[in-house]
Parts: sequence; C-alpha cells; structure tokens
Amino acid sequence: MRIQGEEGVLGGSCLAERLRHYVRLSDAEMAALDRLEEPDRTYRRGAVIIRENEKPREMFVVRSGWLHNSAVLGNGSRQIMRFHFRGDIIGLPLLAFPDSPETVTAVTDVVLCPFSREKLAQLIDQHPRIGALLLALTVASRVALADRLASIGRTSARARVGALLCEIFARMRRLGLIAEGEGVHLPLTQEDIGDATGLTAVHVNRMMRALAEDGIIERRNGQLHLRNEKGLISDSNFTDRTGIETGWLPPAR
Amino acid sequence: MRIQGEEGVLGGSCLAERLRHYVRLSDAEMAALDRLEEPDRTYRRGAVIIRENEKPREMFVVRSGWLHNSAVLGNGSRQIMRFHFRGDIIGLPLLAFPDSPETVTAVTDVVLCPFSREKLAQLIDQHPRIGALLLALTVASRVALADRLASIGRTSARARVGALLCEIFARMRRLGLIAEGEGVHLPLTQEDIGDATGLTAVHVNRMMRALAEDGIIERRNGQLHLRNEKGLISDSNFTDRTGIETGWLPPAR
DNA sequence: ATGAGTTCTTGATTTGGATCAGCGCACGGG
DNA sequence: CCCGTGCGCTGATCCAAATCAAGAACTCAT
Repeated sequence: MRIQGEEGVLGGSCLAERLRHYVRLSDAEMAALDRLEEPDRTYRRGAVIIRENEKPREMFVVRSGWLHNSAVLGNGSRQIMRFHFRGDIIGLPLLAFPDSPETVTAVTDVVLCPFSREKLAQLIDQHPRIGALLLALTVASRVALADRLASIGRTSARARVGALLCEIFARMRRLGLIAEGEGVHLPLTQEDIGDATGLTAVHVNRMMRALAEDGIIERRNGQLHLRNEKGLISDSNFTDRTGIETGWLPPAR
Repeated sequence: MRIQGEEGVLGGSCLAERLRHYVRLSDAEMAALDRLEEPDRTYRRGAVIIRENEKPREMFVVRSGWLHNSAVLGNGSRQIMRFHFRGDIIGLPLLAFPDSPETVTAVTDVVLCPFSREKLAQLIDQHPRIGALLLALTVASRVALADRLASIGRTSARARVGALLCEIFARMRRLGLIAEGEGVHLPLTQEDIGDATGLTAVHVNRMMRALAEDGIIERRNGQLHLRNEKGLISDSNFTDRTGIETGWLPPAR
C-alpha cells in the first residue's frame, strides 16, 4: 500500500518540526526537544499502538502515515474520534489517566517518534513556553472534536460525510501533502468513515455516491478529488481550525 | 430559581481552589494565582457570557452556578458541548483562536472569576507546573468530550440521556454538591438536554419518562434521583472521568 | 493464476427518532 | 388577580438511516 507523507527529516525532532509551524524556536528549545524523543518506531498497517483500558508507557508524534483513535462500546460498535497525520501528537490522555480511554490504530504503515511523560515534564519545566504551546494545541484539538460532535449530533448523514472529507483535505493541505489541484488517496474503508461519522458503511456508500453524482466529489483510480469544495464546506457546516494563535505565549527561554 | 453550589470562599482565588483538588500548591504558586484573577462578576440566568464568532477578551473560572457552551449550526439547530459547574474553566478556546468557536450561556445565575490570557502566560512562565496541570485538565476534558461523541454517535436515545445524567451526577458528587442519598435540582429544560444529546425535546421527554417508569430515575418536586445508578451506568456505557493523574508533573516552584 | 477474504455496491424492508399538533400547568410580571 | 409565556406531556404521522440480503470487484497470499 502506498504511504503518504513519508518525507519527514529523518533524525530531527518530530515535535520540533511540528511546533516550528507555530513559533520560532530558540536554540535552547530545539536542543531540549532533541533530547525528548527516543528512536523512531515503525508499525504495520492495522497495528494497534495503544489499547483501550491498558496502561500505555509513552506518547508519540507521527512522523508519517495515517492513524486513528477510537473506542469500542458495550454494544460492540466503534466510534472513531479523529484521524492522525504527520506531526500529530498521540496518546496525550496518558497525561490525565493511567488507563487509556482509547485505542490507537495504524491505518497505513506508520513511523512514530515515542517520548515519555517524564521527559515531557522536564521539557515543560525548563521551557514553559512549550508547555503553553502544547496547551494551545490541545485546546485546538478539543475544539475540532466539538465541531465533530455538532456535526454528528445535529446534521444529516450527507453533511457528516462531507464535513469529514473537508476536514481531511484542510489538514492535509496545511501539511503540504496535497499537490495543487490534486486528489488524495484515502486509505480508509467506508466502514472507517462510518465509524467516524456515526453511520453504517452501507449508508456512507450511498452518501459518497450521491456526492459523486452531484459532481461535488470525484473518485478516480483510488484518488479522491473535491470538485466543489466551497459548496461542500457550506453544505456541511465545516470550519477550518488548522491555524492557531500564538501571540499570547510567554517568551522563549 | 435556586442556585446550586454557591459556597465558594469569597475572595480566594477560584482557580487555586480548583487546582488544590489535584496537587498541593506551594506558597509561591498560591500567591501567583491570587494575582491572576480580577474581581468576581455576576450574570443573570440566560446571560450570554461569550458569543460565537465574537472576540472574547478573557477567560473565566466558575465560582458558582451552571453554564453551558454550545454552537449553532447553519440549519438553526444548536449543539451543547458541555455543562460547566464550580471550578470549571471557561473560554479556553481563546488560547488558540481569536474568534470564539462557541457560545457560553449561564443556565442559572452565576458568579465568574475572569482572568486574561496575558496574565495566564505570565503564570505559566513563572510556574510551569501550573501549565502542565492545565494541560492535563484540558486533555481530560477532551477525553470527556470524546466519550460524549461516542455516546451520540453510537448509542440509543435512552442511553444518551442516561449517560448525560450519570455524568452530571458524577461531577456534582465530586464537587460535594450532592448530599448523600439526595437528588439534584436540574435547572435544565428538556430542550437543553436534547441539544446536549442530539435529540429533540419531545423524544427526551419520552426517554426520561421511560426511565422513570422503569424505576431507574425518579423525579419528585423538582429533584432528580438516580434509583438504580449502577444499572444506568452500565446501560448507558458511562465512564467516570472526574479524577486525574498528577504524579508525572514537574516540581513546584 | 487461483482461491479466500475484504470491500464496495445495490435493492428491499424495517425502525428509531423527528416532526407536527395540541393540551394543561406553573409561574412571574403587570 | 389574571393573563401570557414557557415548559412538560402526549398522540399521530413521517422519514432518514439502519438492517438484511446478495452479488460484484478488488486484494492479497500462496
């Protein structure tokens, strides 16, 4: 299977690469970030990185590939909370709960940079600005989750699927993983999309098909294109939350 | 209307009172927290504290009363993300976005302690452990939101209502706002509950009624009691997330 | 190449929750 | 005190999405 977005600078700190999108890092911060991470680790697609109710020992930054976090309910159904791409931080619930509330699964083959809670505590202690930035990023991801909640709680099946596609495109574009005018290879099954939107795979199929018939999306040899992204965004009530404000952060050390 | 939970220590730092539930604060931290907050502010029930798409100037800690944050979608429907009680922090999205993604509304009369982003930056800079603790609390609230997402995405109307009631009880009990064996006065309309669970008010009514008929809940003169909380928790797939782990935090300053 | 297991697709039928409509009560303000 | 409004409650009907069923297309391991 083709893997997208594998061109991280090998050996550099993954987290530093991500944070640099938001602030200019000082030399001391860069050095501290370098000390944070352990050697990269590779997982096959389908691998479970963190398992619900078990006790994870570390967190990760995604260097390449797609993952998702999900929970399985008593009735056997699964809810996918979010898909994760390059630069995303995975396993943060470890900062609040010893037992993982979620399962993290590799959707494609992935490369992850692990780091420990203890090292993170040191980093925040010595570089409080990084702590503040992580706080802002976590707040942003909570807002994105709230958007998802509103989408699932209060919009039609068609809008839910549309909003998910818009979100994926907005985030991948921000990462530079979509060549201009190009499509994206979605490594997701329709069942995955259903579990993310609170629908059945059958109904996801019908909605995608309807969107395609209306010329809003197009699927050709494994690539997905948004032919009318403007329209899809407004029909689906999608809001782009990829950028965050950092002007308020304390000074770098 | 009766207001619940008004017995905060007047004059003390609201945030300090909250954080003290998780860690022992040093004298320096206490002093810094005292400098953070501005004088309390009171709002009438129904008041809008922060309005979607406007630019809020500050964040708040709840000293007393109930609030909720919500978003209104293009189709006119409303999604309530979470209810807020004493000690909850409100308006955090200001740390990531200049325009508020959500509306915050007072459900009862409320007293709030405002604080600014700039003062918070100073606090985190001088006391990185507080920053780390805020990060852990934000992670925890994101996990709670994910639980809600799974509830709305993958469970029945009855279970959604049940899970919401369980969550309210668990959180209020943690705050000591429920006398042993006592009920709670819910200041919410059935429409509020519907907007929180992704249902219509009509259907919420039927579900509450069904729960009452099955002897799982009881409503008597404005008080709500859970007669079979164990059963409700398991039927509704509810997980208590009120406690958080703090052992990993950096040392106090 | 072959066969087995996924995944996608489509049609038929069912159903959980929405929508529509209307009644009664509590309560707060003039 | 009385009226108006908001809220709880209930019945009838409708509809969006689930469920059930089955064939086609694709992947992947051998």
